[in-house]
Amino acid sequence: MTPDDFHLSSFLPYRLAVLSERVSRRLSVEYGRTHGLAVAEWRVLVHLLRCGAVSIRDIHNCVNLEKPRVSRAVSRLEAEGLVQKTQGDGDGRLVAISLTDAGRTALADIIPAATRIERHLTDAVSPEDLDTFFHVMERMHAILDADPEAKPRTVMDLNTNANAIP
Amino acid sequence: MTPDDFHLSSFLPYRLAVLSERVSRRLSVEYGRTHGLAVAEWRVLVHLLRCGAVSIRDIHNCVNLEKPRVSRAVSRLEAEGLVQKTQGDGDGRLVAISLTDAGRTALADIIPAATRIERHLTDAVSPEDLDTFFHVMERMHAILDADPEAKPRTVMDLNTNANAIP
DNA sequence: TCAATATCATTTCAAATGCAACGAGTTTGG
DNA sequence: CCAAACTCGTTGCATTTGAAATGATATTGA
Repeated sequence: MTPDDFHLSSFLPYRLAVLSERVSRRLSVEYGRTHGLAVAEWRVLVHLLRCGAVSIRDIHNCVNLEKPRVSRAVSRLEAEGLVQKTQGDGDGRLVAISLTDAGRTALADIIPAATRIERHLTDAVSPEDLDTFFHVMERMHAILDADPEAKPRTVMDLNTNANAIP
Repeated sequence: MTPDDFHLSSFLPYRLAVLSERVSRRLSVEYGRTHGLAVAEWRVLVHLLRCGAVSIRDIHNCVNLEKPRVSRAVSRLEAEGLVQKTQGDGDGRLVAISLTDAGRTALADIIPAATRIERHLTDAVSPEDLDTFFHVMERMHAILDADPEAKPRTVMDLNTNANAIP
């Protein structure tokens, strides 16, 4: 109603965007410098580590990336030998994407560094506060879930490789 | 060390990115549909409301956008008549950017809607939990402030129009 | 004073992005 | 059985993007 004292710096969406971008960038410095990866490639690799041979569509559903972006990220990863595409026996449309040994090696190198960065951030906060933090995030997701104007939430990769391609 | 049980869905940077993007998109649906604005334009407008006639550089410093992006956002806003560029009396390089009446009118329309969306999200959380939430965000910023690999934090627009162009 | 350096806004250019469309393959229903 | 409808992955295309270069103006320092 009184837009005069509307502060961008205290506006929740802005604050989220600023922190998120700062954290993401700090992380991408890590895997960018060491392995030339971008955020899309990083997410694909991590997803494959947990879910084995899966389709483009499955990755798209699990890592919050548009389908063309996944497709192109996979192409780049394949060109660098971190990932391989194989034709699944069943559905001829599906492309089974899986890690190569080089991909696993890269992850074994990056994941500890990524975890270190994450812990560096979370160690500054008490466990209770961190719990509350994630609880609040979850509540906001729930609100958006009930909002028809909001984009539906991505299926998380918590459930194991249920969509693996044989 | 044991990267086998590394979950993207429980990884802080990923979770932040997913929530942030979802919230931002929900918001941009609002000002996008009603006024054809994108996030950069929205931020510029809000900054101008508080800080009067300021330079591109100042906006860049305050709203977490790269300089070329600010420059282009201002051009679009000027083309739509929401903003005006005037040559400051002093430094000939500076361009003084300020809201037009139409710009103020647009903000008077958008800000209540934006505030409503924000409140919709925060109302689902107890005030104490919300305090903790922002406290945790601030702690993480502080950690990044001390990290030479992280991008320096943007000067917030909390301090009033100290950089106004006469 | 005036050359060297710095700052400001814009522009250039190559890469990334997202939507929509496409071709290939599969499922469905009559 | 087969045509319509659907799903999969990719690609075309227009737009956006950010880093670096540019041109214009200011400041510095010898």
